[in-house]
Amino acid sequence: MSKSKWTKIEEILDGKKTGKTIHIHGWIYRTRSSGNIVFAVIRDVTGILQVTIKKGNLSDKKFDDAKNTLVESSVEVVGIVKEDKRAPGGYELQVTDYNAINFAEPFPIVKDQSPEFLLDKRHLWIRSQKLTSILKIRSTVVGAIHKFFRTNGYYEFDAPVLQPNQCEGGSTLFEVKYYDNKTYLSQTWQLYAEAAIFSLEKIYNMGPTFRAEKSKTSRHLSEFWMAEMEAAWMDLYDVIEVAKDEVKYILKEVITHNKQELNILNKNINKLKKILESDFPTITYTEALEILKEKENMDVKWGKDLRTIEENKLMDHFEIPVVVTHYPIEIMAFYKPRDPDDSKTALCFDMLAPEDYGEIVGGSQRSLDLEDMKKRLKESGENIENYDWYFDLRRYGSVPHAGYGLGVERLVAWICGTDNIKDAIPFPRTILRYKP
RNA sequence: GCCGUCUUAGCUCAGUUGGUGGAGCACUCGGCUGUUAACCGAGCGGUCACCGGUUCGAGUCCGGUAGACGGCGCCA
Repeated sequence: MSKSKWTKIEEILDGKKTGKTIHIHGWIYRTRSSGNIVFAVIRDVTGILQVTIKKGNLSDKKFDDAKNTLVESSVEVVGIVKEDKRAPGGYELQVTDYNAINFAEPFPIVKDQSPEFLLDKRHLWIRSQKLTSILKIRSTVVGAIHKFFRTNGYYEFDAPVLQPNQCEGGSTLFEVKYYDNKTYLSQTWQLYAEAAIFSLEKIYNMGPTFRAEKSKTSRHLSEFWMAEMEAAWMDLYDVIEVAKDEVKYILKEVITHNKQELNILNKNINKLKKILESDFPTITYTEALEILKEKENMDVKWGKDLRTIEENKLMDHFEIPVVVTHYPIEIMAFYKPRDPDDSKTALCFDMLAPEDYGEIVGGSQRSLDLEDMKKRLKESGENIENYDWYFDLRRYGSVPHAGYGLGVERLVAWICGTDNIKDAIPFPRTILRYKP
């Protein structure tokens, strides 16, 4: 690596550069001026640092430049590092040379901000400390997912994003013109994954997923990232353990690499560590209904899916993620098999996050019963001819297998404690917003 | 799709009983050699979302349209 003359701000804040003359470059975060002295706070990717520009220490023209560089101007600065209690962070740069690279126009985002305005100015708002911190954590999460699966013997396997099937209910698919035909943006990788396990056995993937739902909540996106796995020779209970291990692995990576970001977001690191050391409970749907009945006096009829309010009330009793298994077979997709010991329920699971962040993982064992799948597809009004290729997978060397999908933004939102899932992705796409 | 709240300066918001549209922030100018999203003084800044109605007179009252936000429903 070539030696750069540029110092990163974190090295200064670590006290490694005190007394030395150094070069930094970055963007103006705040400025204050007082007659013949200008205080500018400069940010780079590693942190923020106060620089002090005094008249007489550099040319009058450059002093005026320092006065005239508005917030978000880009600058190169030379100076001597001093330890000073009056400076935020305890260190400051006493400037001897100041070069404005770009004099920014008045920055539209100031002290008071509405969510709508921040979404309109998203391309500028992603520079904020808050979003920068979340994006760094998101990067750790995505990297951890790849690391987790690769170190555990999984192959990365890519499925098409343009898919012909109108599976899982056509109303929530985005239609795409495909020459003279129609295709749909992927809602799941799963059916293709089930084809690939016959050679690769253990596979994973992470990529964008599209759902044209009309949801207007703080937990839904029209385009979101899902991390999925599928494995031959595994059953429901095997993949539940994989999911728990994966979430803990991700948490551990974030705690290790993102202490500064978690602090900026006011997240309690000790609380996250406690979650890491806990065993995530596994309960059945039926047991979840019993908890709701006993502790919340909520009567949910057996067979109804848990709604948001019920998931949240259930999770009020837990500070760690909880796995809920054995949902009623009627409300589950065709590929989720009946439990042979209780035919009213399916061999499936959801992992619910605490603090109202909802379902972060959903998965199941996969049905091997061709006739049952056909029957259930017909009942839900699907054209079973579309699935003929998928049924082949049960005809040629079928094996027990299972898999799940993890919602990357839901997990990032929970770890970061954001009040809206939109802040867990750089440029959110929802039913009402597709720009910038 | 349903219910509720909202739309006034670049941003965040006040605006009383219907009677000449305001503040803070941002920006510009002036002052200040240690500020912490500084302070003091001045200035710049308006199709009151849009269309129509009532009225001598509408930001304000009535009807409609559009958009935003929140909740419900939906949610492989």
